[in-house]
Amino acid sequence: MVTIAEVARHAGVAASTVSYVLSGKRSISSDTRARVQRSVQALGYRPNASARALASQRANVLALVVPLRTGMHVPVMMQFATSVVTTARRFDHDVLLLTADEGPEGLERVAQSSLVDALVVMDVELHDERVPVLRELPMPSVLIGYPADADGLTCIDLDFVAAGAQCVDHLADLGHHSIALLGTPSAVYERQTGFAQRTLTGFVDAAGRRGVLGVETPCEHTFDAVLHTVEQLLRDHPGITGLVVQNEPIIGPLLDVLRRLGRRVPEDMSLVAICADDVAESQVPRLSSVTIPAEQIGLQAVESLITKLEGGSVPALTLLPPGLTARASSSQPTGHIGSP
Amino acid sequence: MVTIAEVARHAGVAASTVSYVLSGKRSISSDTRARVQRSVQALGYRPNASARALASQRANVLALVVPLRTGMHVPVMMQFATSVVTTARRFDHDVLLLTADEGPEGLERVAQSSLVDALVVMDVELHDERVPVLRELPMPSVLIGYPADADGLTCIDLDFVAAGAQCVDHLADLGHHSIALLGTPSAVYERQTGFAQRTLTGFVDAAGRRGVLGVETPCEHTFDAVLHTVEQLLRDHPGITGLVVQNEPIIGPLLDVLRRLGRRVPEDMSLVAICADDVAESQVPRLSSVTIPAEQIGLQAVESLITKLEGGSVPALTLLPPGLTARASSSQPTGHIGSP
DNA sequence: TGCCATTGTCGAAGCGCTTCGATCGGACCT
DNA sequence: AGGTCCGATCGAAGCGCTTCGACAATGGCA
Repeated sequence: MVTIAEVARHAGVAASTVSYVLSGKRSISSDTRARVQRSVQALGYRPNASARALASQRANVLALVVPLRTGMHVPVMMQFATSVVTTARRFDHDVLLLTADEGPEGLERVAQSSLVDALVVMDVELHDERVPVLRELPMPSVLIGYPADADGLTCIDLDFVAAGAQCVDHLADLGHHSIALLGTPSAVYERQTGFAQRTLTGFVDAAGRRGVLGVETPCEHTFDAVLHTVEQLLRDHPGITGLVVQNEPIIGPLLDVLRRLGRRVPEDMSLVAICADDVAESQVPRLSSVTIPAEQIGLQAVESLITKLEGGSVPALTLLPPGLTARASSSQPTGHIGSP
Repeated sequence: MVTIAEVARHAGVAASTVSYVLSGKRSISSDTRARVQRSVQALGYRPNASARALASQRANVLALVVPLRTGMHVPVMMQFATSVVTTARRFDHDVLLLTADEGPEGLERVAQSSLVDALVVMDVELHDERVPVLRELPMPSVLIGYPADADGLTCIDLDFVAAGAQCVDHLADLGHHSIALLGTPSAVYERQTGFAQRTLTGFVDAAGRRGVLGVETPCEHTFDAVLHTVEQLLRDHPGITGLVVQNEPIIGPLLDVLRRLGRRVPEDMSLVAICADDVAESQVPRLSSVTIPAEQIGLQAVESLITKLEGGSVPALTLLPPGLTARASSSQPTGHIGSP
């Protein structure tokens, strides 16, 4: 491996000069600069990451903590991760991958050993045990999602309250009077994952505001659960003509179930999903949906982190506004119930 | 941050002694060892990762290169990644996440800067431009999948030839005489991804060996493509009673299409999929399938890498035997065509 | 012409750890 | 009693880089 000393010798300058050429932290005559750069090229020099980190107290590595739990939709997570890595690279950083099962102790480990110099933590729960740890850590972090007590933390998330409301508004605007929210498995609500509860809040509030009937029910991932849940729902509230779905894995089964029950989409039942665009696009019919802006969230998270690393300040909470795309699965209510 | 010097002072020993206690590389009296360990605890000492890496020439970090391309099934990839991270941690290593779009240059970057000390590369193509780079790199690597010329490399993969054959055997054993392979999108074949071609080889060979008709067709991911492909298939070969599917995203649509065409599963059409178990389990009916042992592959990959790092030798090519689980989607052929 | 800034470069001092060789007592053997 | 060996510990030398202060050399200005 080529060292900075060899480059210096090759270029006929001091090692520190090479360093300054590379970092640009002091002015260097364009003559010397060119000579050094030629030597770097010629020798194929790459600074040693550990030496650099040790001397500069900066590893140029971010930790990314991904969840590994049931009920999370994997492709969306992967989008986050990809976006984080890509953005980090734009700022000349790399990404260390941690799984949530290392727990708070894992965060302390990578932080206190200076393996990384900042953290991105995904899938934060309302009462997350990692939150107090993050607060004490001697380095910046950004949460995706947000806990009940977000004091002193930086959080970024989709505005799920607004998303829930937007779905209701969309259906209400089309003329629906009775709608239901088909939510995540009840385990997700029980462990107090913020996004599920916030969507529910937005849904309920908006239904009240618009004067429409809004009922909600959790739903597990199996086909039978979907069938049973929908049957129950339609039995209890036969007037329902609109469905909001926040539960990616059941979208396929749900369409099956509606078909099996003889409900056409959108003629007999309008559907709005909260899911990734490509999922919405690949259904038959294509689904009206509020997209999860995974890419934008990842980008935003890394940008905030870099800003904090550079001593800048960022908003404590960034809520991205939801965007609803109307596709083929929602229309005015028609048919036997309601006005033609 | 606490340094080793402070621990040494606190315990009344030399810094090198603390180091030896921590690494166990020289014998230390149990008295001294206990005293040092108490000091480590008391001060909450964590060795600085960069300093350690610089001095020992070992970062204790593995690179994981994940693909980001169309046609890859994301949840399976995530299983790989998780398994790699978990196993790496068992061996006291961390994982740096790279995306394939950094290309060969990205591998050189992390390797030559000593950011990592070994690499796991996923989704290797038959003629992968990263392969020559990996061969030259001054550190061990393991490929998941394998290229045409695997000389000097370590590769691990599911034995897709055997998997393709096993599907044919399963259906032939049940009494089917005409079967089809519904494969990946044609782009996947065209870019010479090994697993698709090998499955095809196994399928064709086994069909020949068993004396059954075996036809194959690629299939894109859209619903319309599935519909069109299946219709075409059944028009050209009306006697087909068994389907092998290697294309996770189309499994849902395929079941829809068969329903729409009035073919019951398994009564009129038997199905065997090559996919993750949870996907097979969550369909209606539950699918007979050859599982992709993602977890085992990730584990194996990391274990091989660690062995190589320690100077051991490992087999150049490890092919994991496929395992077929018969579920509700395959049965003896019945009905109008063939013998009752 | 002399003085002060400015610019460009150098040398040396670390960053926090690992590891090599050396040292110092015992214990053991003869 | 002397010699030998081994276990336990220490000190010092790096690992390859960044960064600080120092110092020529240059140019502008009085």
